[in-house]
Amino acid sequence: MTESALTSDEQLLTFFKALADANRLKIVGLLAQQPYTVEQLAALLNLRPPTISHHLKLLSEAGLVSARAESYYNLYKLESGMLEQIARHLLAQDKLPSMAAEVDLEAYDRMVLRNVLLPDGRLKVIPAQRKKREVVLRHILKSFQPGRHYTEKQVNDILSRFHDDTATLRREMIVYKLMKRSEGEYWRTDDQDQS
Amino acid sequence: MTESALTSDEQLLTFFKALADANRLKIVGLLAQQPYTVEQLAALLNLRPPTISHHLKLLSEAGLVSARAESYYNLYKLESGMLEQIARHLLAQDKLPSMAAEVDLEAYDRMVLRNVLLPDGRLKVIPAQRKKREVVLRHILKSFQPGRHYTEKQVNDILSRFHDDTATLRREMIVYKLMKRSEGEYWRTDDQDQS
DNA sequence: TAATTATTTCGATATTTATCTAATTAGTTA
DNA sequence: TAACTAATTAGATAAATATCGAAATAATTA
Repeated sequence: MTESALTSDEQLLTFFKALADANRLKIVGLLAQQPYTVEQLAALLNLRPPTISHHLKLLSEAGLVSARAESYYNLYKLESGMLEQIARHLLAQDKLPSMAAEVDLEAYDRMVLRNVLLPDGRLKVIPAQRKKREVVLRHILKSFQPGRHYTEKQVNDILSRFHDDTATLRREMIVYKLMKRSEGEYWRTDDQDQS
Repeated sequence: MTESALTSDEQLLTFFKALADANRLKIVGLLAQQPYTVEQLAALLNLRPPTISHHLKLLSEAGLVSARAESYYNLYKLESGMLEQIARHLLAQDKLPSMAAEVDLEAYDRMVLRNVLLPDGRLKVIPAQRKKREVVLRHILKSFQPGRHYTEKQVNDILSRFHDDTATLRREMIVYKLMKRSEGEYWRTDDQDQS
């Protein structure tokens, strides 16, 4: 099992929520010095014991504190191991993208295409905005086979299935570096790995 | 200026609050891969642009993201330096206690004494609970001079100003290791540095 | 066993905040 | 300059949550 599996996304959220409160930060600061009972923490922070219990429950669920019974009392102490684990996780930059693991990265492209494509697959317009024009061009690019070379006439035939202004589409394919041209022939810049 | 001054308590709270939300964690995960515009993030997370603006504002105030204008767009990117700084701060265990810097550490003792002392300074009772008994004993201890040796009679005289059961108080001073006894003489365990 | 005590749970309340729509602002294109 | 577009701000609402007092629980002492 890898270390990244030790720190799941929910765990990370629980951790940050646990520390996203001024009084809970103070509790952590106090427990970093010595263990305390609920009653002591209540007196130190000027809060009622039930409120402290509530805070300690959240910190405990995040794995940040633990309690042991001592005569009358529940003595809480800091679990600095969890703090360390999370801190190291944040320092490992390659672990950050996983926080967006469940995000559908193509939702934006789909939204753009939904807005600009007619039911028959032709373009209502060629979007003026850079980001959206790029999405449309990448969509059209899929109609060209990777590796294969096309004549300008063949290119125009394919582009005309999307919009009458084939000159603009053809030129923009070059500008956006999606296709290359040499000696009157066109081909995709990427030889494979297109989605 | 020390490093701890770079990361104040309010900054820490702002940081944790900024990350204490599932969608904001996803935004950080996405921006860790590449910059995005508000509109793109809105499409990817299935939220409206004003909501994304709101989240980015909090992240920005925490120093976690920054924006640069690019033609039509505001392109946001991750400021991984801040993430690193905070993570290192959390790893430096000696920096944790400062989160409780503004807490009055003697509030608990005062509460105990307020509950157990009569107006004339005598004890209503000798508390049975360990934590409270200790507070009372440390309070009484202040009536003895550090370094000086006392006969049992002198000890009793001082203790009797607090409670008639001088035998219990005298014994507990030893049990709690606040005083030592040898050859019929008593003295404070700590030679100085008592509060 | 009865009384006492620290802690937790329950239920209620007030504050905070995530989200949306509508309106405004800032900046770009034609 | 006029029209358009992305982003932000303003205002409203619903959900989350910090806090408290009262009641219940668990554990200790007398």
